[in-house]
Amino acid sequence: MAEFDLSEMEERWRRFWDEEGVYRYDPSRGRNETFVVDTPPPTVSGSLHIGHVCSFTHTDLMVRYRRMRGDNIFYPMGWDDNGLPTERRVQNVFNVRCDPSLPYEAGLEVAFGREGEIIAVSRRNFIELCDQVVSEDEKKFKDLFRRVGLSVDWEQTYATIDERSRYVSQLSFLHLLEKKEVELRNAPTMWDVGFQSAVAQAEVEDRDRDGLFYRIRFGVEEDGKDLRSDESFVIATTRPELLPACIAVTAHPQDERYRHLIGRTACTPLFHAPVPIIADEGADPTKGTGILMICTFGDQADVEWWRELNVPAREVISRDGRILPAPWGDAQWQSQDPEDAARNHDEIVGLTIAQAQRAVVRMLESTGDLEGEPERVRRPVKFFEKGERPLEFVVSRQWFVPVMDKKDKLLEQGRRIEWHPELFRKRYEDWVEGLNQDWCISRQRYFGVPIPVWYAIDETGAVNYDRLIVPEKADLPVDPSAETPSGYTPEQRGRPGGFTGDPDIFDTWATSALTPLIASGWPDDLARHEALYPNDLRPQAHDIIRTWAFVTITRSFLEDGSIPWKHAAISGFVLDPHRKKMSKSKGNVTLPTEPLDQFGADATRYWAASSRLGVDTAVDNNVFKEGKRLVTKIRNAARLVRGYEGDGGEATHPLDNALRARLAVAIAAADAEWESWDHAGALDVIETWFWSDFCDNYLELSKNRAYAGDPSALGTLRTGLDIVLRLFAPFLPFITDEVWNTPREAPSSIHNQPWPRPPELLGAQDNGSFDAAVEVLTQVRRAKSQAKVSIRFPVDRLEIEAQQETLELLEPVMDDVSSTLAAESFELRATSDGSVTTQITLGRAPSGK
RNA sequence: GGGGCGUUAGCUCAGCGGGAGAGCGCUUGCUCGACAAGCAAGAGGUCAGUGGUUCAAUCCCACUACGCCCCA
Repeated sequence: MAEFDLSEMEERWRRFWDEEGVYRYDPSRGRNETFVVDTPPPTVSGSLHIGHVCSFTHTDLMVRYRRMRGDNIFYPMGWDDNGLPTERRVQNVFNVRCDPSLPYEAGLEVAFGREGEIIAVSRRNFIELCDQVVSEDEKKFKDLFRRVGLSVDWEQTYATIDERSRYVSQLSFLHLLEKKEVELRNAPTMWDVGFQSAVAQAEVEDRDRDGLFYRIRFGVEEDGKDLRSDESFVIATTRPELLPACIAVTAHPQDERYRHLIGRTACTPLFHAPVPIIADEGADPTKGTGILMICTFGDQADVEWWRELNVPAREVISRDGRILPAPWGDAQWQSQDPEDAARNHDEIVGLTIAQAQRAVVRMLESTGDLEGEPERVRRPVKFFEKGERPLEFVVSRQWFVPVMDKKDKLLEQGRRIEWHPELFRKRYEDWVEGLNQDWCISRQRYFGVPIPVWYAIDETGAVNYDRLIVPEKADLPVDPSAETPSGYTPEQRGRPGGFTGDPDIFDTWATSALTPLIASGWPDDLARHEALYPNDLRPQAHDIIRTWAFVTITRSFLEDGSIPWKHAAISGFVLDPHRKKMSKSKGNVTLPTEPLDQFGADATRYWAASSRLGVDTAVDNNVFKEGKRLVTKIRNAARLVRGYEGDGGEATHPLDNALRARLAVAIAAADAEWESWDHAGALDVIETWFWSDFCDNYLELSKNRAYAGDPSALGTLRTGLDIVLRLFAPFLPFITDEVWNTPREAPSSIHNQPWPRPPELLGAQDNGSFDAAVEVLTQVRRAKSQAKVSIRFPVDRLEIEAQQETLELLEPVMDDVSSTLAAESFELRATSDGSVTTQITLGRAPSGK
């Protein structure tokens, strides 16, 4: 037959669905009949990959099933345009950098793909460029999702940078502020020296790096004498450049080697700083020499020791990752030889961390304080996930949401949610239990939701961070760097007695955490909010359990103690055909358009539907092909069924009843799979019934009667087709709507039809005749195949031996059986043997053969 | 180092206490009044290994090996 134009058909249905509002949310229906999805807003400044297609399809499958079950569907789409990925993309495509000190230039035009020198633009210009890029990306994303056939209500869209998201994000922050669930702290924070921004624990990853373990000799102070005594010990460290920031030395209290030192004072080499020697169980006796230096700050453990010691931090690393000067000899920088300390410190000021490390090592070598050759070690180093240089801990003023004191509550919230599959609850719990710092939500970036506070400037011109100026809720969203708080004039910005705006923005996750509230109309449209919240379903991939799932659960809990959704459905990753991770550098990426172009949307969805929740899936052309094959099969089967003429009627024939009964069983089995969130299982059940029972056997057995216009056969064929189309509709929305509407003058989408229920097949009984008939079919087909003749080759005589009960089932259906097998005559013989055996006498080949 | 998941036909995967399965690939045959993107038939597996529980184990338990993921 002629090649069917899939893309024409797909586009025709997409338009129809849009025009008819097939997927529109109905706000007049109540919460308990509404199924609400908290759609993952994809990061628009990347590209959608095949994994998105897979995971979004998983969501759409469940949505379409629930819609046909009668639920009012709320399926919005969000775009995550906020944040660093967009900034980076804008920098690259326009070749610009943001310089917040520059004034806004109205009407500035920068060409897309501009080359040449980098130009600096104001923050407002930069944000305009971000908006430009984002709107183009959103269009591309929407086109792709529509191609895949997602049944999103496109009137329910939001972007994490749009006005409503900024409003919700800022309002929620003010709520947290009122409840004291968010705090401004001037404290050591994980800091990316490349991006020069704070980062949160969720954005950090360990990367193995080679390093050197240096052994450095420390002196021990004796009787308050200034000079180093003969007594000494050796610490081991991978970060000798932090030596000037050393504030203490610690060993395990049970470690006999150092017990005699505890409580005394050590003296650092090069800087001659007296530091306490303390006992702490956190010191690992098996690591290095068992005694180590505590610096401000090498890692999180240092931060905690520093807090316990309650001494000022010695800050030696700047925000751009260079060594800061230090006033050796001052109160916080005590030294037994301030001049030598200052001299040594001068050697490293302004150097990068790596340069400073080499310089300190050289100096230690020359003073003889370095013991032996450094040991090579490979150890995990913390990086910002998007960063290229190791993280530092830098003291800065940041906004934190305290979570360390709420672990138990957050675990409890996780237990109130149903996770699919269940094992991902454990992932969430592991993350919560492993939290080691509060959630830092402020970022030193440009494109994002501004933190909605100003600070008063006192009469001396210093910013008073204790005097917050908070906007009126009615004024939200605000940009404190451009707008003036009430009670002040714009001229007072930055002046003594005036104000200054918080220059920072929220972490993207701080806004993404609110997607259920952004979509629900909270808190102004309470009727809508109550009809939509808590949501039913949060679909997402497992990689963002520690980020998106965690922050959403946290924010909902902090807002009103609620859980954001009842179910979390977690998709696996999509791997290349060899089960390797896809990456641009490996060149093994499958673009979503490849299967869509080659096999069509339904086939692409078939592939996605074949993978279960939580299970990683390989891209497999065979599965796309299988999907396309199924699409074709459905069209062909429908053509046969629709081609029969005559009126359908009640099922009176045993085979028709049996077929209907078997369909009822398949529906029940598919429902059971759906209810256990196994779309792949449901697809398998439906496909098997369709291909095997319906096509291979029933369509053949019923042909004789159907061509003769038997109402029982015609009714069953049409009911069977209509039902199986509905069963397939969530998986294959295009072809099923096409076939569903083929004979109809006024199209009406299958996707608004009710899900088939067994009552449609009420009274149908499978008395076993179908299985008996198929057994005969199979045996005769085998015999013909072995005789190497056509399946329609005439049979003169068909002899069947079986138990009397089986013969009684067969007899009433033998007209269908023998016509299917082209048997001229048949004979049934009773045996006591339980098995069925058949024998055929082949006739003559039809004329012309 | 801690935690989780997996190992079933050449490939991709179902099954999870009594019968070893699907699709693709392969072999053979078949243009039969929907479909050759099809139909029919067939070959192909000590269900990773070793112990244990059980009348019975691919399935439950323990250990081992290999692979993957999360966290440190």
